[in-house]
Amino acid sequence: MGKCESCIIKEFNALKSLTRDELMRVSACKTGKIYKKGQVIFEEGETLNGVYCVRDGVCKLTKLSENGKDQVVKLVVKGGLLGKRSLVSEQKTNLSAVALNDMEMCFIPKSEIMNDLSKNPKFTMDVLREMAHDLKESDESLVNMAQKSVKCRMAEILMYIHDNFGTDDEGYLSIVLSREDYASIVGTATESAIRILSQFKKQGLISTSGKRIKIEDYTSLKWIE
Amino acid sequence: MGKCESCIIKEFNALKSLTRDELMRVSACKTGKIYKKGQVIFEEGETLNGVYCVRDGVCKLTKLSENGKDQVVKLVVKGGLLGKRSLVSEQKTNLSAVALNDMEMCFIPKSEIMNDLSKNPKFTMDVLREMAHDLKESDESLVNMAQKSVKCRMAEILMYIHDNFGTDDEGYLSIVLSREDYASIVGTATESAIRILSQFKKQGLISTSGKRIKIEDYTSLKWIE
DNA sequence: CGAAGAACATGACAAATATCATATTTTAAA
DNA sequence: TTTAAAATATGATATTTGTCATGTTCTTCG
Repeated sequence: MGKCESCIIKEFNALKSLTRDELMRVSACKTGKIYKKGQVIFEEGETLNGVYCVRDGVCKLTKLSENGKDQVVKLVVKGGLLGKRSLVSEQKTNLSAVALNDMEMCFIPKSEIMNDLSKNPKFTMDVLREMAHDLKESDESLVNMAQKSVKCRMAEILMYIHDNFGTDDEGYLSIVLSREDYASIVGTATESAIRILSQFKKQGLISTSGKRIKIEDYTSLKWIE
Repeated sequence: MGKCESCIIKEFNALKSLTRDELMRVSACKTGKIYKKGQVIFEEGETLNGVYCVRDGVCKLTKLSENGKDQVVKLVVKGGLLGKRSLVSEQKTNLSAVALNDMEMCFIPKSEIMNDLSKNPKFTMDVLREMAHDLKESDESLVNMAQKSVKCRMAEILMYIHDNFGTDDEGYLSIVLSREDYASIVGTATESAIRILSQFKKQGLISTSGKRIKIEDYTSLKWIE
């Protein structure tokens, strides 16, 4: 396992604001973790005693609704930090994290990172900025959920994945989700999600190959309401 | 206008973590502002050059959806701080703030508060904790919006207002909202909101007097799905 | 390879919600 | 006080979305 000081991943998150000294201390106490597709990283209500830094793979953050269905709140890829909110508020985590494909992560114990949080203002401000960003995104999702149709939300998540996580060499979305996951992201029944994707396919907006989805007509997707 | 050092309001927000010295400086440069019911405090996209501390009254934070409807994201009462996110991320505000009744606020210029943010770790951590709390609430709203029926969301906002903002001496919810505001909170058409409240009234779950609403059967409200 | 289970797909119908029309009541302004 | 405008209320209807049933395709594992 590499050293944090020379790890490129940290450039994508608040850890970049740690000093070389702090990074070396973090590096010394971090542990590497591997998760297989579908594996639970942590579950809502658990006490997290540290944060996870995503080195590779994708996971979903979900929250269980009272009706028993999981709602995906956020997708996290390389560079993402899991468990920030829980760390800062010193509460149990309010979200579950599940690997969507094979993942490689580093786990940094709470004690170490809390120390940096209290002593390095630059780092604290960076965490603050990340949290502010998450809050903004969450508010935007809230408005979309409240005001837009399921069809529109589905079009948007396809574009979101395309724009933020990219495509593979054949042009398919690089994040591959089950229909159930799509349903859980846009907040609808699995059958409805399937129906909408089928409709998009018939209209030539997307094409599929197994579970993989390729956006064929981005512009038209944008105009769905 | 009073002095921040001796202001009781600050106990409800992160300002309580400022030292006496810092508070005196804040006090010296703050300005008092009065807003009438319905008045816009700031609008989505504006550059805020400070934060607002709510001394009295209630306001709603809204975001304009692409369909042209406003969505209420949060209600803020005495003790709340407006403009935190914008300040921290140094971006234009992503929300609008509108007074729901007559309000009294203090405005603290950005320069002053940013200085404290960078030099007082206790204060920074407190802001961080507040932001973490907002994020958690926003995620919860998102799940509710995605997974629960309009009727259920309406019942929940009534209970939320009851629990968090209390009732007047006659037992009516102390925050008085228009039906349109209710619609904009639960994310539905105004007519649907009106219909649901009428239904609640017929079922004896609530009673009304003008716009004022009194919860008559809290337990039954809780069981709505 | 073949069977079993999971994921995907689609039809039929039910329920929830939006929209449009039109009263009625309340509020605010002249 | 009167009157116009806004907010509330409710019916009729259309649209969206959910649910249940059933069939098909894909995957996985013995």
